[in-house]
Amino acid sequence: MVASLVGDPARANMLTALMNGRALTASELAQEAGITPQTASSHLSKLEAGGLIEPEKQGRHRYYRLTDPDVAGVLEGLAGLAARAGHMRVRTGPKDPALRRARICYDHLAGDLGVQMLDSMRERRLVRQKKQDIELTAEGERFLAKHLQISLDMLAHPRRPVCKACLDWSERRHHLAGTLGATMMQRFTELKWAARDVTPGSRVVNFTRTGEKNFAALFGNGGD
Amino acid sequence: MVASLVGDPARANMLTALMNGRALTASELAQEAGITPQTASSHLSKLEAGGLIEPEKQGRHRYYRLTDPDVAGVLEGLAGLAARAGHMRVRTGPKDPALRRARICYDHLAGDLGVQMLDSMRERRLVRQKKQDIELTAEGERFLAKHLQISLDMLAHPRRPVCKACLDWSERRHHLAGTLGATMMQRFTELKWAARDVTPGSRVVNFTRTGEKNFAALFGNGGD
DNA sequence: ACAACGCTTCGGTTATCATCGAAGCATGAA
DNA sequence: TTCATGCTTCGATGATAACCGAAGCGTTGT
Repeated sequence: MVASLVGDPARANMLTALMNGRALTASELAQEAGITPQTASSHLSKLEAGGLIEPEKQGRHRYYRLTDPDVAGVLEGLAGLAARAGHMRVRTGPKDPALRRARICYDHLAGDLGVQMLDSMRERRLVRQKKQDIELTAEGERFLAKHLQISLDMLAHPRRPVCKACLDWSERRHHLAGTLGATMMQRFTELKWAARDVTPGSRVVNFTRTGEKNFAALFGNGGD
Repeated sequence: MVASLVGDPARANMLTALMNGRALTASELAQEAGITPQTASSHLSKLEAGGLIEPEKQGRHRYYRLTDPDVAGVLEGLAGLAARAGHMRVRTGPKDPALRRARICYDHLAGDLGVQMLDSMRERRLVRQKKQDIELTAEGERFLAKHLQISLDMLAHPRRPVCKACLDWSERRHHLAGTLGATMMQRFTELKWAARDVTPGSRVVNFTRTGEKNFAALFGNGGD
């Protein structure tokens, strides 16, 4: 039964930690639940077998996310029922201050805006994503040429995929990496839409006023 | 946590047995779950404390129902999640053949049509129901006078409430009892809309063709 | 009044499962 | 290669809770 999976306190803590749609590593989920990694591993495999979460291997880490918005919906309903008969549990917000919004991940855009950009591109069918692999559609090709003056031959590069999904530590959701991700970030800089922070070593990306506006026009979110 | 309540197999069986909106006695729920009454009692008090079910005392029985359509919704969602990862449990339909539809409960109408009638009256604000108590509204008074030629003075009767909710064993939902319930049933008989079955001892109520049509016109269901 | 019935409460037994220590396997870095 | 890290598997321990028998309580019917 799937309800018994959610019933366990440790597993419930893990699931609520995943409720915001981000992915977390097994260790982090263990810490969220206040249990050791061994115990967490057992719980995670059960949750995966129950179809509530999906794993994604990245390096030697193992990220987990909720398989589906439906799962989040049921969990939310469950929390709603719990709310009116007793006390509900509250989730503390994240702790990072500024660079959640936009930063450099190697050479491409990460953070809130990076995730938002890929979300928007996926929703508009500019790209098609299957797990880790992202491919550019015909519409996407036209979009890039028209709005950002990026052509396909600019993207040709040996030994590096054009598109790639990258999972980063702040949003824990995918953003666009690969040659395309790097090229788009470079274009943003050239257009003076954004610039890396001046302080050495900082990975923060500052968007200009017009840059923010133009970015929103292209990849504006419909609420997230 | 509310999920742990649903997590237990015995309790899950009880809840799914209640999913159709009908109320069941503690003993029947015990049999549904395949446990003894003692164990069932423990489970039921926990479910009640969790706000998932509501009790209703009737004689020496104790009927339980889901507190809310929301509860049923969450349960349904839970079952949906379980359906795609594993096998879901199916619920066998009821076993009664004919008199589920309409029968005499003491002196008033019970069964499917009885429940449907009260539902319709409640929905049209002809009556207002608070738990067990039902009171006739002004619209209800006009409705009875116009369509069934029933006036309030016909209902006056010492030591018997005008309206009362009665829970019967086939539909396990409320139907209308009290003086009004009896008077309406009597009126149906006078109008040749319905008649008690001829076989002695039978409680079946047979509706005539025109009776069925007129009844549907007054209390037609909008899907239940 | 007494008996039958439905349900609850009280103890004690049993089983399931969460939990952690230690060892085993991967992947990435030096 | 060798080491470190992240995660999993194995085995044993422990606590939570489901379960039932027996007794108690309230209601209904005779």
